[in-house]
Amino acid sequence: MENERDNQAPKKAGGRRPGSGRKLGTGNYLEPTTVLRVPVSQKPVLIDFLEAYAKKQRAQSSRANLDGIGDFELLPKELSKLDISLYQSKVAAGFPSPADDHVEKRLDPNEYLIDQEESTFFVTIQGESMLEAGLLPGDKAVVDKSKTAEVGDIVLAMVDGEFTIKTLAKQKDGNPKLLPANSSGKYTPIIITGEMQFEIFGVVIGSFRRFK
Amino acid sequence: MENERDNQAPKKAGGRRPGSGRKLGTGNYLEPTTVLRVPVSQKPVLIDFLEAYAKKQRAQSSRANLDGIGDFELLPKELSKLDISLYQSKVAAGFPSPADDHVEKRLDPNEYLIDQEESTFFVTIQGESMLEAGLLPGDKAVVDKSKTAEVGDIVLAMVDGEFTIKTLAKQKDGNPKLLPANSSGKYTPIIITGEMQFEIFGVVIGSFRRFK
DNA sequence: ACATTTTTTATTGTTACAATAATCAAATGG
DNA sequence: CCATTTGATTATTGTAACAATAAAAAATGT
Repeated sequence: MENERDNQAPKKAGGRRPGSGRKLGTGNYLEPTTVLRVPVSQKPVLIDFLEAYAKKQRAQSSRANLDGIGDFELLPKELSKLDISLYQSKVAAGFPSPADDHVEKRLDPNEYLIDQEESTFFVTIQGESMLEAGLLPGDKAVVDKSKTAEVGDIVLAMVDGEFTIKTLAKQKDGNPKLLPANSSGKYTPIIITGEMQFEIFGVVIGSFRRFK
Repeated sequence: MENERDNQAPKKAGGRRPGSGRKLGTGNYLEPTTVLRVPVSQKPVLIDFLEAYAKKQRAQSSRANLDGIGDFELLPKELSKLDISLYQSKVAAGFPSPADDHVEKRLDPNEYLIDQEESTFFVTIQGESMLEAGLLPGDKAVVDKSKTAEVGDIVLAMVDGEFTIKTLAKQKDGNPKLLPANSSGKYTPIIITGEMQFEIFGVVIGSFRRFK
């Protein structure tokens, strides 16, 4: 029973195969991994981060064997604008996603801001009279002309041929009154009398702005 | 003779003790944990993040909630398109004519507010610390994480595990500083030191809100 | 009554494991 | 002989399991 080779068995490809098998560093991160205990609520956050990290690593490795010239680098416009790179390394750089108790929802600004497209228009805020209502010069006010204005609403009104955005209020005599939202005293309430031309064009249901 | 303890062997405290044992949620994060496999190079980074998170959780459990950040909101897969008229409120029409005469241009809030969809998300403003920058509680801040933060920008940052929206400034020593926009004195600047965990998540490029 | 010991249960870092994926060698088939 | 298939082998990876520790209350001792 020294040699069984000649014994015609359905020959399997037996024996060990040195050098075979999956190669080191062929995982998702191109580096070894370890396990870490994390709070369950943070798991999705961390997974998101790790995905971004993995993507970055893989992108870098594929770029590595391309030859050619490197990036051009310009001097920063302002030297030492801010030295935050040091801190960034302390924590996950470029954390893209929502974190901790912050629930993730999806939001479309257009849907959020506009109820009825056909009756809505925008107006650019000019003065500072509604500053304390959070309307700064340059802000775009969302005006819906189909909505009925109630006391307390911010409205776009025309008074004697002039457009204005103010808070609608009522006088004792029942006539309307337009209140600024600015306690500096620079703006005074507009008291509407019977002789004045007055029309409410719409209700300001929202606003938006760009900072940068 | 009711006492027979004298010639007994050293007694053990036997028997079961219902209700005993460590209480749930008494761990580092005050919540259950799980394990996650991570690349070894990122382990210290993640541990740092988790430490900050744990610190925040423990702090929150004791003290009440000061101003912070509300939910994160992502953009929908597909943003809606709109084309709505924009008027200038300064146009002083001498006539109570329909405002349609003063059309300036057509505007889509989504296009106006968002530069790069894939790097943008929304955050709900919580406190009044940025009141004077026109950010009221409940407002949605538009955050673009692909933009580079510069001094003077309003940024979404994380400081020791806590999110905050503040104006980015610089200390004399070059370290960053986060300034509130509220002169009431209720909010103080956040001075970043080397020991603090600090990261800028993105630049607030805009905001929007609903009034009604 | 108070301090100490014992028992119980949760936490937590690490190891183990099983399923999967990647890779090469041998076998197979033209 | 070369391309393809099959099988063996090894790394990866998510999860389960474990042991040591920590925390909390009951039981006991003084």
